[in-house]
Amino acid sequence: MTATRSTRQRDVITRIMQAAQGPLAVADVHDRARSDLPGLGIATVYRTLKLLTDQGRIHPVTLDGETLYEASGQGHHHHFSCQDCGRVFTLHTCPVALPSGTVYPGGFIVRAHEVTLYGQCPDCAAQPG
Amino acid sequence: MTATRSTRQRDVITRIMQAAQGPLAVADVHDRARSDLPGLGIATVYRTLKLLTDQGRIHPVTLDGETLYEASGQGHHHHFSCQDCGRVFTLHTCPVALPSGTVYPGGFIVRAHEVTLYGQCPDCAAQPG
DNA sequence: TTAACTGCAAAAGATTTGCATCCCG
DNA sequence: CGGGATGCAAATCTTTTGCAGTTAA
Repeated sequence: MTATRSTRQRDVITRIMQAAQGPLAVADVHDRARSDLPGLGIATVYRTLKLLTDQGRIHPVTLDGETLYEASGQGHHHHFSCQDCGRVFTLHTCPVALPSGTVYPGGFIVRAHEVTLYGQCPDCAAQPG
Repeated sequence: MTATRSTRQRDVITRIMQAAQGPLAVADVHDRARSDLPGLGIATVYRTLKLLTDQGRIHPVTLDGETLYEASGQGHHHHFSCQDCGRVFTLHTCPVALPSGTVYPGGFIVRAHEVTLYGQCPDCAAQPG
């Protein structure tokens, strides 16, 4: 069996993912990680995000064509994408009630669902103009 | 002002988009169009899809990291992605009730929403095994 | 006729991979 | 020590762009 090592790079990236308030792009993770590890290569970020994904510790979210990553195990939730500032927030309330196994009109058996809301975040709504 | 011509390539691609039962990937459009136009270049497909998008006749949908395109003007609808066969279907009933302007918990002002359901389509559910 | 359109190939951007070196255990 | 991990650069893949030939109007 293949061993998996603990390294400074992995520790830093893992901590960043756990501390994030919403999903992050690969470039965001790279930028944040370089505060601690200036020489960190982008390839290591990709490899580590893939590793964490395979381990189920994080998972990808695709939004407007961009692939973002967020920590797993935060329970059922969805996202809000601000059309003004572009940031993505995690929503803790779910606007749909579709238990796994629900049969949708047309005979579609629902196992999971994803919802993304678009609009203006509180910060942008508070901005004048 | 810049004129826009009608060409055999554009006609074929436009017809394909209008006839599609759900969103299509660029490669799908290219494959289908080559039945009529064997020499069609992929660049023309990209250019035509962008043109149609700018004209508002189609629009992109991102699913599992893939960019798909579908005809516009079909009214409010969502998608169902089959976890078995990978096809994407258009749903004509909406599982959420969020009128534009709704203020979501946390102060998020909702302008639009997108829902994707995942599970098994009727065809795959009917398969033995 | 002639400016827009097309196909091809080169270019650009994002992600993956080969390899020599590094370092965790 | 020894094999997994890393950084760099080369390789892939997807999408865009430059160009010379083609074609709609």
